[in-house]
Amino acid sequence: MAMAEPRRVREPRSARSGGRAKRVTIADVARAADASVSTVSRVLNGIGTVDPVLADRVRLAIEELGYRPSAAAQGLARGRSGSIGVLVPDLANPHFSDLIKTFSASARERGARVVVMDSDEDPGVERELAEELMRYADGLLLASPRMPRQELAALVARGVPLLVANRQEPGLALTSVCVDFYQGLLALCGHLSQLGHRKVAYLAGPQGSWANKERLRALSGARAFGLEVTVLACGSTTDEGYGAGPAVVDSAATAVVAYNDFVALGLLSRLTEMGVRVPGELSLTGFDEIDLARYSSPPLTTVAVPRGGLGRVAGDALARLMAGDEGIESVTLPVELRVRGSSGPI
Amino acid sequence: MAMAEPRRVREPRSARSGGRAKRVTIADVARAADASVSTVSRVLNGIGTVDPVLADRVRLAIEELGYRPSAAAQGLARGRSGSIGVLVPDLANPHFSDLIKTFSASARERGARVVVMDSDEDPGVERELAEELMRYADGLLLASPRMPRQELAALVARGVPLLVANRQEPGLALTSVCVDFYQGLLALCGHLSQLGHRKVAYLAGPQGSWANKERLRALSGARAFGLEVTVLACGSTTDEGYGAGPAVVDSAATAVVAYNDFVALGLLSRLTEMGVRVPGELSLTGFDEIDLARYSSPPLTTVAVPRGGLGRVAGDALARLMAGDEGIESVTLPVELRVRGSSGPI
DNA sequence: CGTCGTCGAGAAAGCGCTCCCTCGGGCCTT
DNA sequence: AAGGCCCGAGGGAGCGCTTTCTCGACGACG
Repeated sequence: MAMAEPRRVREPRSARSGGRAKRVTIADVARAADASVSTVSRVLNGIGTVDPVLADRVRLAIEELGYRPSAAAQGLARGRSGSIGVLVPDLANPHFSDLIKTFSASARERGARVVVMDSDEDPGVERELAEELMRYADGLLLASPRMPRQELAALVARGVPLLVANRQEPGLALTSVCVDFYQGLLALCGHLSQLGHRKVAYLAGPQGSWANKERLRALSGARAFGLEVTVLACGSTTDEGYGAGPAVVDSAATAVVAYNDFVALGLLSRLTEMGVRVPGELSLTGFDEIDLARYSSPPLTTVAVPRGGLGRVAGDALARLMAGDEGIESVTLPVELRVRGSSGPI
Repeated sequence: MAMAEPRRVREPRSARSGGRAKRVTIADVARAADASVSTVSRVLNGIGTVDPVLADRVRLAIEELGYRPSAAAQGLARGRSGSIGVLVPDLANPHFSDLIKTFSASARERGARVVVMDSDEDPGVERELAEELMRYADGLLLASPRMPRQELAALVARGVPLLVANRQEPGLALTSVCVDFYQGLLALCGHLSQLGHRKVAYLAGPQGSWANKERLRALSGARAFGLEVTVLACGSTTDEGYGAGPAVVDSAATAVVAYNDFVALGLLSRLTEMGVRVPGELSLTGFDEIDLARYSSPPLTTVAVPRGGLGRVAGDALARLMAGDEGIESVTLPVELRVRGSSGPI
């Protein structure tokens, strides 16, 4: 019969999809170097022993063809993607961009890449984004997750190596890396108390944030210093700090503990406008020590947190988790009080 | 013969690798739903028509098994990863974290994820990182790349959809999205000139940065305003601005144009320390309008750049590029002068 | 001189998914 | 009533790589 042609009729994809430059594959390299695919793979991964001459031929072919292995194919064959997912509440917040910066540097040293997602401060989408990240990554870093405990638990149950930054959830068997907000705020309170302050206003941070909870916990511990604390709802931005000016003045406090440096700087600006002298009439403290804290007038008393440190420690911890190291302990990083001009005696 | 056993002896991977929870695959779902793999795939992707009853059974099975498609396998089969690579010089710089934030939001709307890399202000590694990103991504955004023109060209030649932010390279057939630094600085110069300033000092930004080049270009154009400009090497950080204080005073200029707001704020702090009144003795301007610019004393005259806008426009442009839309035009985004208290009449 | 061990290299089986193609059955047309 | 269509569903060939496993050649050893 004349129709003894093979059953497979469709053209290969490269020909179909309209002449785009077709991908150079490992097979192309093998052909060019007159070697087998396996050999090319071995050269690529430095595995086993390959005759130096052959290896050089392969490397040459790779160079000439401009070959780059497909990440997807490698991922599929190896069973891991070589990527790590990071979920943050707000990429624009320097606290988190610092974290990502050092974390991804650390990941890079281990040969991994970082896929970033931003929940936009919406705890409702965190779960979904985290699950999505799991599809792409071999491990996950959740930075300051605000999601309910139960959802965190569900994520842990997925079996993907998971590390949490700045949140603790006792009884959940999750490894965490945290900044010691509690001790930091305690130090701040001690400092203010020593200066003679008794009535203190606290400009609270975001609802549901562990960082804020820890500060509040320290504040109630601060009764020991003889401080009387008024909590004022505020937030985490400069604008919110600026807006809190009048409320602060009304509170009749002699010192203000702001949620963070942004809030403090915003408030400082408002106070200056209002003609309230700092620290003459009112002492002011921040938290997190952003770069600009030293450069305000007066310079801001604040608490320095290990900025790069968090990312690096997180990188190490997650790497060990991913290596199957089960018993990783949670870490709490120490902070440091920075006394500057914005706080003074009563 | 007794040895008529099949040739394949090795156990499946799941059994080998020590009892880790083995991945749920599409085949498992198909089995559970008593459907074919193709059908599950169709339900998953909403392609073609599937009997509603069957589809529900499939969805149920997916739910019960907690199935999530493997990104690697999808990527390999589809020929695209669904990820977009972004390379920035410094993740900790709010300019870039803002960009990434809006860009990734835009990517997410299109169903794509973002893989981020940070060159740490080292132009030498940009090329390598960009090539690495290409393995993982279907498209690339290079933010303010400092790499030599030639390397940029090589990257373009790779054939991966490429978008550049804040850099132009005439003749290179690359699409770019830029902020109009030139007009911004011109506006600043006009403003200062109008206030009666003649001697102006410019605190220059990073070497090789296009943003800095554009500012310098505007500065030489500013001769038209009758300005005499002294260029002082500086940088892009608050610290560097602070350090430039003495040099600025020595320059005998009556106005200082800082590379950006950080530099300006650092300088402002130093000037305050030195007892130089702003704007009484010296006018000061920044660039980029960071949040804190409004809150310094005096508030900073600066130029507002479209922060989120850049990311969004870049997202759109890259999406079109990736869709095969060849003739995408480069875009230059307008800026806005913000006159505040730090600049005044001579 | 024969045999075992070693080492380098190739063949091929997946990895989990997409998507083209084929097939079967119900419905409409003539 | 017979043929043609259309539509829903399954089969199976890749996608590009890793990783056994197998094989051939060669040197060493008894």
